[in-house]
Amino acid sequence: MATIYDVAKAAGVSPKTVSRVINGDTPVGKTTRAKVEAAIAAMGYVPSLAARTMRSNRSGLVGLITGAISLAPDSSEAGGLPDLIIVQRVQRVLEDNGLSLLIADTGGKQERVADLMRTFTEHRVEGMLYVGDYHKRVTLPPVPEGTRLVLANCYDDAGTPCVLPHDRLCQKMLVEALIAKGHRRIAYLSLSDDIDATRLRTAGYRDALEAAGIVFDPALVIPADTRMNDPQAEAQLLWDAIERVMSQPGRPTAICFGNDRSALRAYGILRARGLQVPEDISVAGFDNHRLIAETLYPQLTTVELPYAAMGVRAAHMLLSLIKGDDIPQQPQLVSGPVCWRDSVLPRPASVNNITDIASRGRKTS
Amino acid sequence: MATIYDVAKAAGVSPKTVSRVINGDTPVGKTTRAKVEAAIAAMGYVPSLAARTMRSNRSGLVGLITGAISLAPDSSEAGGLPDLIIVQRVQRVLEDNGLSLLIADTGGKQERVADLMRTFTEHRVEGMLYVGDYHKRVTLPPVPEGTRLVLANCYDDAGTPCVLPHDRLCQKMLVEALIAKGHRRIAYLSLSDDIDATRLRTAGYRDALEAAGIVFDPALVIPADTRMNDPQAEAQLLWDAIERVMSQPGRPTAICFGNDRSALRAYGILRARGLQVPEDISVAGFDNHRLIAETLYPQLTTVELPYAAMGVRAAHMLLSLIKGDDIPQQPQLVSGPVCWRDSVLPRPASVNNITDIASRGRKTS
DNA sequence: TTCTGAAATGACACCGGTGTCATACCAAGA
DNA sequence: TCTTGGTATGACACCGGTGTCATTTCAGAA
Repeated sequence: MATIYDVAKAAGVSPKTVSRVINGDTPVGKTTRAKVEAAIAAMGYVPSLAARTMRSNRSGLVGLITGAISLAPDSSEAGGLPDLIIVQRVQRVLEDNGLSLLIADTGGKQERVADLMRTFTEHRVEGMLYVGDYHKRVTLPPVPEGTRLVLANCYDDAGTPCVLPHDRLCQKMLVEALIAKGHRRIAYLSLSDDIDATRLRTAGYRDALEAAGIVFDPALVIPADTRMNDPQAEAQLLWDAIERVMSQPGRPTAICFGNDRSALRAYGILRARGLQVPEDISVAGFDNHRLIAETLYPQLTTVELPYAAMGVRAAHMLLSLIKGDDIPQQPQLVSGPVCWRDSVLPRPASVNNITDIASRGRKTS
Repeated sequence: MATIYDVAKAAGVSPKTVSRVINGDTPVGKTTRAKVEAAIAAMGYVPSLAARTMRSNRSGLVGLITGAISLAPDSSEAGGLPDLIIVQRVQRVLEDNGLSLLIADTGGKQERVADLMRTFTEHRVEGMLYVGDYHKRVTLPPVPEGTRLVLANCYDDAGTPCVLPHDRLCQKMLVEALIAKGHRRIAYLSLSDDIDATRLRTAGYRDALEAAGIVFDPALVIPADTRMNDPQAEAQLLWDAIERVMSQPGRPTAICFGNDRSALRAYGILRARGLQVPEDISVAGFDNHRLIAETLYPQLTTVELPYAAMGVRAAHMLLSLIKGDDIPQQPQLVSGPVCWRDSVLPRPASVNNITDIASRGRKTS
């Protein structure tokens, strides 16, 4: 591979002048420039970033660690695929800023993070990103002094800068949208209750009820998803939850699910129970996983988990750190829009009144 | 950041000796080794790969280009998510071999490939991979002499080494499995007929029929998917295709779809037509997109598009090229297993006989 | 004790760029 | 014609490792 010396010799100038032509930092005479550019083109010269890195201490690299790509190590299924949208966005933002992205994967083994970070350090990355497979707390190994690190879709106790989905607001907006369509008995079959997102989203669900003056009924909220990685058992759990919630007095007119996948499952279950979506029961998901939401029949109303926006935000935060700018210390919360499709039917006011009277003996205007 | 000179000074040895301790290439006295290792640990020294690269001409980097991550540039949907499984596998294999993976994304713009390759060259990558978003022919810009390149999920006219899914064999195995369960009238609602995969899979479908002595009926094969990116229109197309195929005399007992997504759609459409899966009609997908296949109710029988295996194979081919070994010139075809689930019901022989008689006036033993 | 040769270590140049400073060049003003 | 001062270019060291070769050390044999 040609070097700057080869080019210099071919153009009859000094290596430094070639360097100047390439970088454009100092003016170069136009005849000289033409000669050099001709030589570069003729030889197909491409400068070596390794050499440049040594002098300038800027590698042009950013490292990203994720377990998202391979949650299920030995299956063909990439577990948390939507999280990859974060990776995609990060890559694009960095590229626009002249940085290349190194990607590493924990393979689900948290203990490998330290090794991966070391490799990144060997490459003298200018910054690192850590992407969580879902909204959660993480504990990262201690990083060398001066390492610039941003967390996406996760947070830690050390106060590392991070970007998180605004689960609470997203769920609130979704439930508000249902209420605006006339629904007042809204069930919430949430994710497993040991994850942060569930706590936050349940709070958002209650926020929306409260804002509308609807009394919270704990019987309508049931965790109905686990990370048990057994489709059969998961389906059973969901079946039971739907059973419970639909057999109550004052049964709901709409059900929110913890994610689009649960909603997909619910379509089959509800149908098996003889209930049509949305005529007999309205359904809403969470994530806006378009592969599911747009493909389902009827198409699924849901709220977008703002992975794309989180990726962009995280990348920009890291760029700021690299530039030496200050960045906010608080977690950055990002929310996505409600995606209105066909799985929710408006409820005429009269029906609601009847339901309200029946269930709580109270009349709403 | 500490350098090898700092370590050498702290340990009272020469930099070269520190280098030897790190690389273990030449024996080092054990007291010396202990002193050096203590110094390294104390200072948190991490060698710079940039410097090493200059001498050894080995960057430890491999570049991967994909358009898969961002087929739909301005939406939150990552279009070809399954392809990311290839990326994941490549990353893992390379990491096991001490290489780091640089990832770049065309953002769907083919003309950016040349730039991305240039960036990789600047980083002096030891090899490059190009991952197609689906099985197709590509035309890549000319690469510099000596560039090691492997294509995954795509091929070119220049005979660049490549790994491809064995669409024909996969479809054949799937249809064979259906036939083994007693089905003889099997419809095939394929992908758009302008893509390679459709031609190959249709051939595989015919292979299976032929092997079983079943006469091919062109009326049963209809392209029913386009890349029009309009869920409404796509659903309509699929609806019409199902309509056509199900209203024929001698209507099929099973339908194969071009991918799991179409099958997911079909569940809703078939239900809307009053047909139960699998009691009234058996359904099979293609891809083994587990998010869909395992979540659907009933779970979807499908065949696995071997993305994971392709990633592994492609990575190993590149490693061979880097080591200087010869690799096969022919495209490497990889197939995946049939994934048997609940959407296909065995047909008792008698029913088939009747169907055969009715549709073709011929009796099968 | 002296010699011998392998093992351990060091000196030094080099990889391919860039930062710093010196120098050559050239047009305008005295 | 001789300064003057800005512009264009070059010389050289340096970034942080490693390859090459020379030198030192020391155990075991003569």
